[in-house]
Amino acid sequence: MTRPYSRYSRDAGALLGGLIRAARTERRLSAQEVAERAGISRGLLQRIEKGKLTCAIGAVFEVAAIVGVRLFDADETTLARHLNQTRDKLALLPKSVRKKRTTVRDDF
Amino acid sequence: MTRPYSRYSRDAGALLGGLIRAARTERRLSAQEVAERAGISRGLLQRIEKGKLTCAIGAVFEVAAIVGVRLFDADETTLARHLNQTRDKLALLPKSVRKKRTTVRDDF
DNA sequence: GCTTTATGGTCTATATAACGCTCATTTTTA
DNA sequence: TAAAAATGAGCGTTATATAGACCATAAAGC
Repeated sequence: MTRPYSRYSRDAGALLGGLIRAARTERRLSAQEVAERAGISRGLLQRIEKGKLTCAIGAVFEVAAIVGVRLFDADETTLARHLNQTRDKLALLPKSVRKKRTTVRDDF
Repeated sequence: MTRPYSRYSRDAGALLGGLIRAARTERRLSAQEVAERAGISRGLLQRIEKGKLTCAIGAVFEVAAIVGVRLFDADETTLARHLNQTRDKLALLPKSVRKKRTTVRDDF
């Protein structure tokens, strides 16, 4: 990714970071403590809370789970159910996609 | 992040990737096309759709926006509103957190 | 069935994210 | 107000994610 980010991505990142920060302070957890529990450095946690978009999504998920921020506003079991639903849906969809050849028939 | 990921993170990653993949095929967009529009390589898009947790969150957001997967089930404007709300909330919360010194008074 | 094309996987080089440390500053609490 | 602790930010090193090419395979459309 060397391109500038879209407005949507920037907002989404900032929102998620802010939610994490808010949740962490509400629960009175220090940055140090959360970082340790997530297995990341304090510096990375800072960047996550600032909404930096270059952070690994796994690190963000871990932190979010620890401070209690749920994406998809779904709990653990609901998440697993959605996961299966998506798998089923994917099984029905075509495995590869290609443009229909819009053969312009002008030979009539 | 050198630690193993939690169940929650793995599920969340797989779900998000699956949703993206499903949305992409439904819209009949090739991986090549989406990758180009997102400004990333096709290989990275593959990893995102597989739910790999080491992908940059910005890349995931960009792709999600392109294929129409909305996190926080919120559109652009709703996102901005939530963002402001979070900012306001953060302004009210303490700027730093520390454990209350539970002074065990046993000297009475 | 044949052709075309999308996808999955692997490899290498490079860019850069993450760590670990340090120091200054802010903020909380005693 | 003073002391202790959390936060913010910078920096060099290391680890690794990404790009970009490649090829093999699978799948879709004619």
